[in-house]
Parts: sequence; structure tokens; C-alpha cells
Amino acid sequence: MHELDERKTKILNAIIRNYLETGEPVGSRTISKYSDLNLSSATIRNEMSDLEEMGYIIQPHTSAGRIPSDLGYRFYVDNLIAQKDKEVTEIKEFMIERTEKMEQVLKQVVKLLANNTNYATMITAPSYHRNKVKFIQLSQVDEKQILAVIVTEGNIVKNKMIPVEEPLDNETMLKLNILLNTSLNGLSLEEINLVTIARLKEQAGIHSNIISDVLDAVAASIQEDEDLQIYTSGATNIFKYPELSDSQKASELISAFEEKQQLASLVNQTLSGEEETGIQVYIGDESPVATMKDCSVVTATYELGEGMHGTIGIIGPKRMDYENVVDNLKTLKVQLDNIFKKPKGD
Amino acid sequence: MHELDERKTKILNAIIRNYLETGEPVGSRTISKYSDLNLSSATIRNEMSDLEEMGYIIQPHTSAGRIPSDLGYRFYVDNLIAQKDKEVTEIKEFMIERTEKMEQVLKQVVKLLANNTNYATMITAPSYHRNKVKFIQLSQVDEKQILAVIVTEGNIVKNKMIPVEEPLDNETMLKLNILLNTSLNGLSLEEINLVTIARLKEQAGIHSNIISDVLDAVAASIQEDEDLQIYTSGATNIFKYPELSDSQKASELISAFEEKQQLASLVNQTLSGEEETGIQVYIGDESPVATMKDCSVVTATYELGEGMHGTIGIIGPKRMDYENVVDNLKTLKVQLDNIFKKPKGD
DNA sequence: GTTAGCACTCTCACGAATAGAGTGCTAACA
DNA sequence: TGTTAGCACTCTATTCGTGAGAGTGCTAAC
Repeated sequence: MHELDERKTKILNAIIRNYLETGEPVGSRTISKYSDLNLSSATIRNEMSDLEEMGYIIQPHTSAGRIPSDLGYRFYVDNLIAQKDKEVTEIKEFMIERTEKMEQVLKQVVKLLANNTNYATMITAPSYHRNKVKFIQLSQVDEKQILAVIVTEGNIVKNKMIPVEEPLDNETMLKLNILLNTSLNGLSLEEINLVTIARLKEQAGIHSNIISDVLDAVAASIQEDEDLQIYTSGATNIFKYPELSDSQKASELISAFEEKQQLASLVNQTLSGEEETGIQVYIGDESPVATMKDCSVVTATYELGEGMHGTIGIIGPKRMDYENVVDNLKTLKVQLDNIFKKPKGD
Repeated sequence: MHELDERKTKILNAIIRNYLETGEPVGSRTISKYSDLNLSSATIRNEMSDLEEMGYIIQPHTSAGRIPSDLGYRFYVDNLIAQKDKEVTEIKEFMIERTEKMEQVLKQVVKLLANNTNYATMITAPSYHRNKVKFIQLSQVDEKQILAVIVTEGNIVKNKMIPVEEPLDNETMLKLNILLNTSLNGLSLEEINLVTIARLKEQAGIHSNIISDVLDAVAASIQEDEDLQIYTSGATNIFKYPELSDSQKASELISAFEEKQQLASLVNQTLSGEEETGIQVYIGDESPVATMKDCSVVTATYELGEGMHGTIGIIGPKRMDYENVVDNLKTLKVQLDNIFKKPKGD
């Protein structure tokens, strides 16, 4: 396939930009009038004919204007991301006002992003894979229940109630707490293997069953996160784009959003295919999720140190405002990296 | 307004039932064929004419069949709920498999209900208003952070990280813990007033600022719940009903669902207007939420003892399967009451 | 290489025509 | 008096055809 010369590039850009704005097929006359090329519509037509042959644009029908093909978008995106480096958008730090709970930060972020872009957005909590235990505490809550609190690096807190037949005395409690902390502290959740467990139980003596329960609790609370927490927002923004909002498509898309199952595969795909910037753009069929073949999907990953990472993504029409979206994701990515990496003390 | 005689009642029922199934206006011929009245279509027409005059049914246009009016639905519902007492539906206890976390139970319930009914569903967590403190525990997690764990009756656990300049020694920690527990235990969150606080701080001495932080934490974690946690499911079921799924309406409805703000008003309404069965049916305009004037809404409240209660609701087309829905809600209500009321030990 | 002009194509919006469904009314019947 | 058959009437939804508008491709001239 031939390279595009400068004029063709300009025309292609003009077409795409125009289409991004209006959502209508754009004709030769429009380009000739609104671009700074000073070419007649006829000339534009010739060039457009070429561009179509090369696969960058498409005619929905014989006498309509042209719209960008997936390849065209791809070209535009690759071009854009290479050359643009716009100033930081209005996503301010005001959202990070000491909300300790990650869950809440995520919800805020995803909502903010949806409002900012007018597209549907999603974010996943960092997966706790390989995360390390930092602190464990057992407390007697009432006669029949012990509360186990588990804190991991990154200050994720998990609670679990453990039923017991009879209350434990303070001394035993203290001993168990010390035992648990000395044995498990600093271990990643995968490093707690049968050997560790056996030794633990041995040392716990008659209370080994409580240890079992605690470990179950640890395992359970991890498991619970393994099925991936995904927050979404702005799903109804889909209705703002006619090309997506006929009953059939909208229904499928929003279902995909609700189910979150499909989003998960998106996430996995993103995590595996890393890139320099950490931002990926899927246009149409490129998307790992079939339901979204009429959309574009932009994703970014953010880090929580220690190899833990989450994904944030935007789903919109192919004619999405890539510049704005990529920008938004870039800055968000940086900010999320900061929030979660730093010991929150700062 | 006159009472309906038996024949009119039968015909009205036939009309409504038929419409519930098909969603199409139903004509006189249909009724005469499929009901056991053995009347000709002409007779039916006469009766229908009467029913229309009385306001129970409506003609969408001159030469269409009839559809139930809001009043008609109301009659049907009132009739139905009074006389029906069907066997328990398939909602089995399998959903209650020792999931300690309320949040998860709720999510499961709402999802199950959506699957079961094919309507959009919502559920709120019980509000913690008037809930009592049962247990408080501070622990030193690392050099700069203390973890406060607060357990209330009903075993709701809240965590809060508190930053400190320098670590506290064990003894102080112990003292603070004892102080907090003896002072606050058994108090409802409203009973912790300035007097209590002042006394607490006095006793804490130089560590009074930590007490402040803990109390802030308590307040914050309550506040957080005050803006009402609502889980939803099956929003896209809306697309299954043509009369709701044109782009405009569907968009509004799903937005309402996403925003959850509007659902909140639904909840409040429900909580204030209690009824014998605890189940309320809003048809069309009766709904407290304007967005839902083309829908019917069925809500139920469940209890968690001590005056705490949550709401569960179903939103669907006016022609929803009221029998099934009410049944489902009834059994769910009972089961939720059971789950949450019992001390979980069992 | 660029442009003007023109015939051609395709979509979309509009209106007319038609089939179908259902009613209301009248007259006859039990 | 209640029920029924029959028929004219009304309204909707669908189909078809038409015309306007937008945009193209091609040719010929600059």
C-alpha cells in the first residue's frame, strides 16, 4: 500500500474531523470550502476517489459523502497520538480530596470521565494478585463472633466475621494475633502455601481451627476480588449517537455494560497487550468484544505498584473525539498512578 | 361510579390478561373467542363500550382494540392481590449460601429478581439510621497509619485509616481501645453528642486528637451510607417492551436507573406510605417519579430489626405480570426479613 | 494538474392508495 | 329486554411511486 502524500493526508484529516463533529457523511464540496487547501470540489473528488480506493474512506452509498473506514480512523489515531501533546484537561485534583476508599475514588473517576467525554466509561479496581499481607488483626466482637481484619499493601482492607462456639480469652487472642502477624506479614497471597499453613496450625495448637477460618477468610476475600470489580458510568451516553442508538444495538451495548462479563475480556486484552504509552485504541472490529464492533474503545492501564494494575476505558462511537479522549485518559492515568502508588500519608 | 357487575369484571379481566400477554390492543372478537363467556363479539362490544365510559379501558385510536387504563390496572391489581395466594415461587434459598456480606446478598437478590421477572429491578441497603455501635477497634497498621474498625449491630463493618505523625505504643493503644469501647458501646449514632464527645476527649488526654479522628471516621462512614446505596439489575429488560423502548423513553428510564437519584425518591415514598402487606403498586402517574409515568412500579420493604429497613422494587411496563411480581416480592420480603433479622450464627 | 459542468445515482421525505382490524349502530331475533 | 348478525365507517400501517436534494464520476477545457 502506498504512503499518503501530504495533500491526501490533509484531505483525509479534514474528512475525519468533519465527520467527528457532524456524524454525517462529508461531501467534496464541504471539504473544498472549509479547508485551507483552496482546491475545488472536483479536485477533492479525485483525491477522495483515491483515498477510497486505498481503503481509508467509505461511501455508505453511491451518492452520499464519504465516511472514514476503520483503517482511516486508525491512521488518524496513530497520527494524532504521535504528534499531539495538548495541555492538561480540566480533570482537576479536586476529585482526590482525601477519599481513602479506593472504591470511591474509582466511582468518582469513572463518573467524572463520563461527564467529561460524553461517552460510556468503565474502570476496574486493581487486581490483588501478588499483593502482600501487611497486617492482620482478630478481635472478639461478641460472644459468638470474631472479626478478622486483613490489610494488604496499598491499604486495601478486608473484613470477615468468623463464628466461634465460645469466646476466646484475651491472652489467647493476643497470642493468635502475634502469631498471624509474624508468620504472614510481608507474604504475597500466593506465598502462603501448605508449608506455611502447616507450621501455623502447629503453633496455634488447639486453636488451629481458627487459623483455618482466618486463612479461608483471606482466600475468600481474594477470590471475591478475582471476579473483577468493574465500575461503569454514562452508559446512556450511547443514546447520544444516532448510529448506535437504534433499539437493537443500544440494547446489546448497554447489556454488555451491565453484565460486565464482556468488559472483563476487554480488560484482559488490554492488560496483555502493553504499549509504550499504556493507552490502546480499538477501532471497530479490532475490539476484543464482538458486541462493540460498531464502536471504538480506548483503554489505559494504571498502576498500584508491585505489578498490580487496573484498567480504565471509554466506549463510544467510531467517530469519537480521540484527541480529547486520549488526553483525558493520559492525565487520569498519571493521577491514578500517583494516588495509589504513594503512601497515602502525603 | 357504579360497581362492575360480574360479567363486566370477567370481560375486563379477559382484556387485561390478554393485553398483558401480547402487548397489543385487544378487540372484541378476541374476547368472544377466547373467554368462556360464550358471547358474541357484538355483545362484548357493548360491554366494552360501557367499560370505556367508566374509565377502565381506553381506545388508542378509533379503530383499535382496547387497552387497560391506569384505573383498569388498578382494579386488576387490587382484585388480584386480594384473592390470589399462589404457592411459593422458585426463588430458592440457594441464594443465601452463607454470604456474610450484605452487599453481596443484595446484589444477588436484585439480579435474581431481574432474571426471574424480566423487568428492571432495584434494591437498597437498609439505612443505618438509629443503628448502634457494637464494637470499636484501633490498630497500628504501620508507622504512620492507624486503622479504625467500627462494627455496628447487624454486623456492618466499617474501616477507616487515620494518619498519625508517630506510632503509638501498645499501652496507649490498649487504653484508647478500652476507652472507646466503654464510652461508645451500645450508643446509637445519634446519641453520640457533644457531651459524650467532651468527656471522651478529656479522658483521652493528649491523644484527644485521635479521638476526634475516630469520631470523624464514624461520622464519615455514616454519612457515606446516608446517600443511600442502591443496587440495580436488568435495566436493559426495558428493551423487551416495545412501548418503552423507543429511543427517547428508554434513554430516560435507563438514565434514571443509572443516576439512582430518582430511585431514591421512590424509596422514600415507599418507606413513608406503609401498608398492610408492605407491598405497594404504583401504576403510571401514581409513581412518585415523573420519568416513570409510562411504567408501573412495585415496591416492598424488608426489615433488619430495630426500625432499619430497605426497599426492593421492580420497574416494568404497565402491562407487567402483576401476579408474578407481587408473588416474587412477597417471598423475597420474607426471606430478606429472615436473613437479616436472625443473628447470623445459625 | 486543476477545474467547470453535466448527467447520473442514490437516499430520504412526502403523499396517495390499499388492506386490515375493529368499532358503532341498526335491525332482527328469542 | 338482552343478544346477535351484518354492514358501513374509521383509523392505522404498509406499500408504492414520485420528486427534491446531495454528491459523485467523467469529460473536456484551461
